[in-house]
Amino acid sequence: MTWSDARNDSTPKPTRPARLTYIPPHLRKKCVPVPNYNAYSLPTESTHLEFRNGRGRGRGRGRGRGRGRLYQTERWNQNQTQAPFDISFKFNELDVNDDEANTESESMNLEAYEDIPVEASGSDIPAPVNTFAEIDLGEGLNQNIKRCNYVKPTPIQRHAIPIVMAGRDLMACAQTGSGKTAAFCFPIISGILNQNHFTRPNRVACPVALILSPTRELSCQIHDEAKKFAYQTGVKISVTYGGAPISQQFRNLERGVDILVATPGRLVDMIERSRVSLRAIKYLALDEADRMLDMGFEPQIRKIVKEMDMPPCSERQTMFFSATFPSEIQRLASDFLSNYIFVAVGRVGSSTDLISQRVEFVHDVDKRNHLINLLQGQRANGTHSKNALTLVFVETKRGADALENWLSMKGFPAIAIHGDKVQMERERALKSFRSGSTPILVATDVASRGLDVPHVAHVINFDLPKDIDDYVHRIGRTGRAGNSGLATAFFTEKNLPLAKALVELMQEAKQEVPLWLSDYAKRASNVGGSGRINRFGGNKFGGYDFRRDAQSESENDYHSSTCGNAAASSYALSHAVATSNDYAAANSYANTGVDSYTSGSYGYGHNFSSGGASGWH
DNA sequence: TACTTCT
Repeated sequence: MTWSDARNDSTPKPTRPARLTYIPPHLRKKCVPVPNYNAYSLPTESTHLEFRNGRGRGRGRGRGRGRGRLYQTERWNQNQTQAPFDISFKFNELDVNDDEANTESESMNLEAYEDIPVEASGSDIPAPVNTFAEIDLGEGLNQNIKRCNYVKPTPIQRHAIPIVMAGRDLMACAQTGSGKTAAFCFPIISGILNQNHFTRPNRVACPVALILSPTRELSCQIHDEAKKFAYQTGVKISVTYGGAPISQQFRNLERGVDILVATPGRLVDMIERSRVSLRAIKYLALDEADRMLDMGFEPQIRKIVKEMDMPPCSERQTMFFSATFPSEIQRLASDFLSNYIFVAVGRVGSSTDLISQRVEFVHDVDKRNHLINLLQGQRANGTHSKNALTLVFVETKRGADALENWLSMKGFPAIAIHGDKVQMERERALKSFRSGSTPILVATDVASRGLDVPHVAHVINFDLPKDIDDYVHRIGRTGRAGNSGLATAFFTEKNLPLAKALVELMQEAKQEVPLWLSDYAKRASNVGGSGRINRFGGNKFGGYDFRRDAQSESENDYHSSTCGNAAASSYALSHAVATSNDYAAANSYANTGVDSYTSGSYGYGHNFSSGGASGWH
């Protein structure tokens, strides 16, 4: 059942004015695209379920077969997010209509769910659920789930929610837009409701849950979404981030906060001013967790988690979510987790199958003209309007401003977003882009992760990122919720180090790779460089370079390799030298009692170079 | 090196 179906079906029915009660402002006017997860059509190819919940090596389903056969796609109904809709309208409609929606959907889409590759590793993994009803989330939350039109849990929700409800720590790889936010919000809200963990208004805010994200805009987005989920439950959610007046945020916090969404800098500030204490934290969730633990953020995260007053691992639940999870970051992450379960969900939602990836060789001096040509072509096609937004990524903040000016000069309405703009300008830019009044957004990586902007038809990598993970996140801004998308990259001589990883990624996504790019990729690997030199360049992973050589180039299964890494990360990574087989041994040791990732040959090469980056997690 | 992230 699609959004438009729901709407049509309900029209002949009497509406219930009694239910048209107060709708809070945040639910009134917003055009929130809520993917109807119920609307999967059957995947285009036969697929298999990779989830293994067995207790011994031999018991998992699908073990040892289907490696590399991980190209499944769920295609969401194209109608579901075509038209922005008013969520308050939907809330009321669904009050009338949801029973019917429920029945119909369940019979329709079970098969599609079974087809999504999911892998989990860890000990005593709670079984996934097929419906929200199977989990006792509580009445208030159930109501909101219906109101949001989440008829059926997405794969990441199916797996993550029972895990978190069971009190376990979690590291989850699932693409943004696949219901990741809900996957950590539902169990948190439910836990607060069930265990009566409510906090009281206090001069020092003592939230029970902390959700951290790497950018202010993403924190706002999570906050908005969490508020929908907690609507009328009494669970109080607040957000704090830099660049906005702190006094207003103080006042919000003083009213009491159960769940605090924050960016790290402002949170530290709040804690140091004794306006926030983490002593009551029961839940810690990191969104875009790999970003949060890389060089720029890791010290702050470490400070927040280890050096403030947050309870230790054993007294809280910790959840890490991201679409990409390079293994060395997994190793770092394991520092903050205890006995965690690793879950990787294949191509949920915005699959890169739905994103046509193009790479064009362009000389630096020609980039601007090339861009203008592309945009002119788009304009001629009519794919240049409110419903076909173009997101242009550049390397630097100055470059973003320069390109914004250039485009405006050339008659293309563009606006830039980057970290040198004041917060008001940033928000204005995003809003203007979202609404379509400025259909071209020129952005730095501030906009590369997590942001859910409907109708982004084209992502242009004017400057390619250094890291393939960033590429994955950037192109993931299009092709969302079953819509197709286009991603064009301008490749210059400078991007040579990215060639190999880019080719691998494109091949995985069944994209046509230009011959010249394959040649570049081969050259790069012959030089001994390849994408991963760049990935682990600098001092980030200097001491562990040996692992790049302990890989089999033949392995193509990103899932199992990533999971293998996850399982091995806390145990095996300190080995001085290890071959694939050593990891295999360490892995099965680490996973005693758990179905492990067999086969003895892990794709460490792919995983370390681009496996975690593949974006299918 | 640039990009995020507090005044």
